[in-house]
Amino acid sequence: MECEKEFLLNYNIDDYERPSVTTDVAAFMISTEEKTNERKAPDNKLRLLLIKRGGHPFKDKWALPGGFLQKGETVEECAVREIHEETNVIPTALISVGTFSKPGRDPRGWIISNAYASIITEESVKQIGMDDASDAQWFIINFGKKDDDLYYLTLEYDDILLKAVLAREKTKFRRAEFRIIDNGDIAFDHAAVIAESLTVLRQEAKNYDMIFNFLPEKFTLTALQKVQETIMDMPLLSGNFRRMVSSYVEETDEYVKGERYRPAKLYKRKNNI
Amino acid sequence: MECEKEFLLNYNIDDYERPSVTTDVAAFMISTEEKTNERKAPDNKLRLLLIKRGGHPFKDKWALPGGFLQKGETVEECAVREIHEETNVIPTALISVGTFSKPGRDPRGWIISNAYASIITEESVKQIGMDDASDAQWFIINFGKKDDDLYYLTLEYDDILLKAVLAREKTKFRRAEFRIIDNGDIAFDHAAVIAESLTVLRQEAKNYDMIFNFLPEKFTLTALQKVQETIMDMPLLSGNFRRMVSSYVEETDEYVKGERYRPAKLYKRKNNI
DNA sequence: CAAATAGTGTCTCTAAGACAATATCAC
DNA sequence: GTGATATTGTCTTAGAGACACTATTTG
Repeated sequence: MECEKEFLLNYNIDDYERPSVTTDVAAFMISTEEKTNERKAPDNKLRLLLIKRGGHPFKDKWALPGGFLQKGETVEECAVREIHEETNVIPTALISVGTFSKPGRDPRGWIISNAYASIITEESVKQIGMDDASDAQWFIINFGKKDDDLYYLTLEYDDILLKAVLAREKTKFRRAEFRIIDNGDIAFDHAAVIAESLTVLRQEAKNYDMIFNFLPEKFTLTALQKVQETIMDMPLLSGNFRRMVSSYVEETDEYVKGERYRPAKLYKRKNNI
Repeated sequence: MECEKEFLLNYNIDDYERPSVTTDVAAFMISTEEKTNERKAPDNKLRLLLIKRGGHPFKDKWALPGGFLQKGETVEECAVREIHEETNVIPTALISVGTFSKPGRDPRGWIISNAYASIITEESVKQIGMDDASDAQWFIINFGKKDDDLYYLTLEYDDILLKAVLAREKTKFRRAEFRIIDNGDIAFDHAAVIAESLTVLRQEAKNYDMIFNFLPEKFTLTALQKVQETIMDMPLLSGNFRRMVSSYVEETDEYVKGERYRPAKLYKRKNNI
């Protein structure tokens, strides 16, 4: 009987209705903010790229960049292509987040999405330049669990403030997933996709292997530590952080000069690990 | 321009060619083998469910169970449905492995697959009963890296022996993926899907959270340890293993009687963790 | 000098690996 | 008793967190 089923599937493949397949990409960047105090080092912010939708559904709402899978490309290639189309930049990292396929998640019809988190360096974004009037903007992202066990996601750019509320629930098979309580005017189910993406990003950051993608080839250990602190949203002790990443980096003989304080040595990522 | 693009996509969605979407499921089970020595405890084997294909392509080759996503279900539900159709059993765990979308991976056309690893208890398989003549069989799986840095996958059932060879390669974005060198007569790209699934399974097993799914509600710590050892393909020291899992389990007041040696206490999984 | 960041060393505690020792059954 | 598994305890070591201390710059 299984043979029959397979046989039929093989030869009547075009008779079956097929879903549209998209990728949604949470592109993260860490920005260096303006100094508030001339003597202090600048602050860092984790930022997420959102696109203002030009058409229905969710017209004028903000959404993750993404688009339909094209024939001849992998879903990873599709994700990179979408980010490149929006930003003119190739991301330095691409991390699989998961498949979103719940019926009804997209009012346009049967559409399943492969979600990815990606990383873009501040350096490359600055080279392109940010247009304040563009429909693509880098929102400051804040995300975490509060005392009420709910997760609060805020995305901030200029005077735009999006605030979503989510619950983390155990589904079948003891897997946890985010359920949107308030989408905070974020399009589709993207509040959940963003929450899941940042959760994956934070999980990966624990291995230190991925944080280098936020920085240029040469960097100071303090800058690297700030990346880690900004992603994880927690302070770290510099002595411990340096010990932890020591096996991942190698020294260069260059220094960052011109600051008010002791020059910092520049490091490179070690490849053979 | 982006607005226009989105707009067009919204309203001409049916004009775009869409891929077929399938799930492939690597269903794992741990079997208790016949005692070779009357005084020794029985051996355990990790087994994987394969289906002999009844039609082209890959007719008469062995493949992972799987099938096309149907409207109104999630990809997870599709995976569970496919396993249930093949085995008449609902798995106790379902773990996402990734999306396989490389063009040409399926000779039938543009087909992308969501791969899952799933776990089925030996108990439930025995209740259904295994038919030796069926086109669905549980193969003993062996997988690991040899000295030549290549990965060897062998699947064994009765006098059927499938031997695949794979390389683990860094792709773009520093991700590692398996490349099939010799598919060993396994259908499609399933040798790579199986390798990736077992890699994910072993990674997950390190957290102890998932290994309970191989056993019934009540189990001995020795049985649990054997599950871990069988998945990871390495011996463990019982004292250390017991310490490690102690926070995940709680005692019952029942014992396993009737063996030749000291009765073992039965444990239950602790839920509130 | 002060004030900031850059970088090093050390103490402690815990978790994990190795392994010894004891307990309890059937025969 | 023997021979197997079941269970507990202890020694050691590696790694991570906390924190003190030194170094180097500009003004």
